[in-house]
Amino acid sequence: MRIATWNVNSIKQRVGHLVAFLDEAKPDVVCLQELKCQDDGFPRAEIEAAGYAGETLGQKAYNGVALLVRAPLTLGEVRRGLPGDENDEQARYIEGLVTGEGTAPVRVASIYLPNGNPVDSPKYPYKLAFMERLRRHARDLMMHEEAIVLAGDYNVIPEADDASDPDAWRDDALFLPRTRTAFRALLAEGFTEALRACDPKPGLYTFWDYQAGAWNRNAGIRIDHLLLSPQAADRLVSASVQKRLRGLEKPSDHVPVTVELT
DNA sequence: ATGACCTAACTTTTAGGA
Repeated sequence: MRIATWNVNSIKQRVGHLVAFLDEAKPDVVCLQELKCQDDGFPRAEIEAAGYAGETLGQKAYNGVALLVRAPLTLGEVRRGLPGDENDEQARYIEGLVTGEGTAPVRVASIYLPNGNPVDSPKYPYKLAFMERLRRHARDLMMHEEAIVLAGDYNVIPEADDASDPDAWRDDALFLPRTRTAFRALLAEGFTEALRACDPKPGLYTFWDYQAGAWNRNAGIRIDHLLLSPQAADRLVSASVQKRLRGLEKPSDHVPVTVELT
């Protein structure tokens, strides 16, 4: 089973690239982030024509996440939003159970973790609180001893090797010690970070800013991750970054990351 | 050396991103 995560930075702007990616890579499951539209604006017809069914959690203008599954796989037990804050209006979490004839089930989440900048604003405590809610929910999921993949844009640079210029990120919400500690606390619930496990070399990036010629200078960071429960990690075959998509016309600033499970 | 972008929205400027 092939599972991909991609922050598309507006699904309406990126549906052409998405359908091309679906046709070429044929992922079984796709986790999307930053839809930037409401559920009724999601380009369902084009995606269904490509052979995929989807569940979305959208909101106006900002955020928004989705799960796509390739027929004949099906998506059940869909959860929208993380437990722990009934007042949270931001569309940043959707989860479901992917099943199919002759396929071992996998529980998959699409996560758009808050950016958290500026650090001296309420946005940073919101980020840390979201990470703690995610950790607690992940701990609850672990009790079921299932194959779980928590995938998405974590807005966390885990290590200095995951940035071309780590000093530039020293005081940023994506790289502050508290942020990285919270990410390690999530991993410590028993998750394996798939790309790191498969390809531990430095300089593997998933995001290049639109500004300052970041792509041409390869001034990237690695912030999109797939976290595997032990039952999923046992099935891990490979992980890869679809770097080529950053070089297309009108690209997202993120590229897809894909894992292959048996 | 410096500056350099993109998206959505009650749009001609702002908020948000990272």
